[in-house]
Amino acid sequence: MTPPLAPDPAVLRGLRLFSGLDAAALAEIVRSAHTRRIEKGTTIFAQGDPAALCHALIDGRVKIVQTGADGQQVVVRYIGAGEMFGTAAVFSGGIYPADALAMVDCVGVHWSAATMGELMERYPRIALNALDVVGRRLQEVQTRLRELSTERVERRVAHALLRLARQAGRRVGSGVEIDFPLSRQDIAEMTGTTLHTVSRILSGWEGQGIVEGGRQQVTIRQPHALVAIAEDLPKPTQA
Amino acid sequence: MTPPLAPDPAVLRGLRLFSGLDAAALAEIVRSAHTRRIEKGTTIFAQGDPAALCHALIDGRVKIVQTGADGQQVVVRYIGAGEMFGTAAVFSGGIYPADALAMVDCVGVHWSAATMGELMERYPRIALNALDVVGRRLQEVQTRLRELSTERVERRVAHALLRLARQAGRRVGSGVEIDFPLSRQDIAEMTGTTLHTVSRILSGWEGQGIVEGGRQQVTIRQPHALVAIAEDLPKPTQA
DNA sequence: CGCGTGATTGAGGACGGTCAATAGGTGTGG
DNA sequence: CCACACCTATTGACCGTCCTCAATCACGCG
Repeated sequence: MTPPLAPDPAVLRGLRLFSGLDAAALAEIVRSAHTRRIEKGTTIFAQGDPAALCHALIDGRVKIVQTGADGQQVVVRYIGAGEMFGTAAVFSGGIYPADALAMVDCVGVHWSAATMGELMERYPRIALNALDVVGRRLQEVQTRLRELSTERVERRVAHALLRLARQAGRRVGSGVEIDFPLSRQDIAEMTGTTLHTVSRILSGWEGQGIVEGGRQQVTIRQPHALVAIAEDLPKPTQA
Repeated sequence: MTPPLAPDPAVLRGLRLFSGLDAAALAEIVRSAHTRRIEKGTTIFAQGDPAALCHALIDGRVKIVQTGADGQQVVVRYIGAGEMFGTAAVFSGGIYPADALAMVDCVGVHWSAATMGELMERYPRIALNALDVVGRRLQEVQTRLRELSTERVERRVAHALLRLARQAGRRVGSGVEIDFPLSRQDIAEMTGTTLHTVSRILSGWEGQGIVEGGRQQVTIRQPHALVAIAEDLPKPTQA
């Protein structure tokens, strides 16, 4: 095993899961945590596996993907630094309902299901925080469900990019760049379409100067124009 | 005539939210609960309202509907007896993200957000149970998201009917009947299509003797045939 | 008996999926 | 250092599913 990285209490305190806890509790949490490096491409857990660990991400980017019986894949969400993942499964059925894939080299931390259960019993605040986080994700997925049901592909792609920009956007000279490798296929799996359609849409937007594409890379140059598309506004003559 | 108002502790004990609690805790929960009759058609809470109450259903059927900016509606889920609703919102953001509509005359029970918060702090088990329930719903919605992304309309309608049959099915002579008024429009809003397409599909199935339709009413006569469609099996010659 | 809500059914067309071919980048090995 | 292989992206042509528009019908209710 690699030598345990120094788990930074400051980072853990930043996790919403542990907000509102006192120093003693945080110290105990840090003591019981296991930190490790995760190489790009690693499958952290697989769909169908028993949910034995609660995970959180210190650094990097993780993709949560659900696969159907026929092999069709859907990106459930992207996890960034400071977010937990795989935790809901531990307390709801005990089976991971999706794969977790490291998109870049990551630093992760985890607790065993038993340990986290004890922590939650002793510090109910953690359970309430978890409820908060899971509830927000439920709302977000419900919103995506509505978008997928009622909106056309172009609007959905616009929404997806805006969501990504909020979660993983990095300001650069020419706009906001998604700071991890993101293929057309990935965007297609987020929006319920094909990579072909995504490619066509992005090409169109690139022609209008709204975005700038690259290999596994997207930069948003005119966020407001994207918002106009996402909200189906009449025509952004100017803004 | 109105249904009898039954503030039955036994029913509350049946709620997954309160499973595993001792008699004293249950007594306290019952004492702090408010029970009431809810007339068919009542909006129990509305999208955008501050989430002030945690609800559970003793009897009846409630539809949770999310509305988009353009007025497009999506059925998020149906709530049956023994299920909680509106609770996740109380602990995640404090705003109801959807409307709750009584489809039939119901008996409901609720607690104030503050009361439920105290109960959860005192009995962490409740918070863990809530996490369990919300986690399962998250998984369910994620699965629907995948279906909506990757499956054709017919399969989605089949899945929706099977889910409804499991949640609200009543065995009758000719098969399994959905035990509450369910319009083609409702099914369309569950599956991301139009009532026209749903009507066409059900007509087709009725011709094959798979289902039996009526006004705001559906009975499944050959569940296995529906499963075959939902799972996209080659061709159910017979079974 | 007329009205309203929900359901059915038809015709036409478009959005976007499928098939197919090509081009551009990246990394690797000779 | 170049060449090749592989992966990703682009773009075109075709066409099928399903949405849209529209008319009619059935049922229940006042």
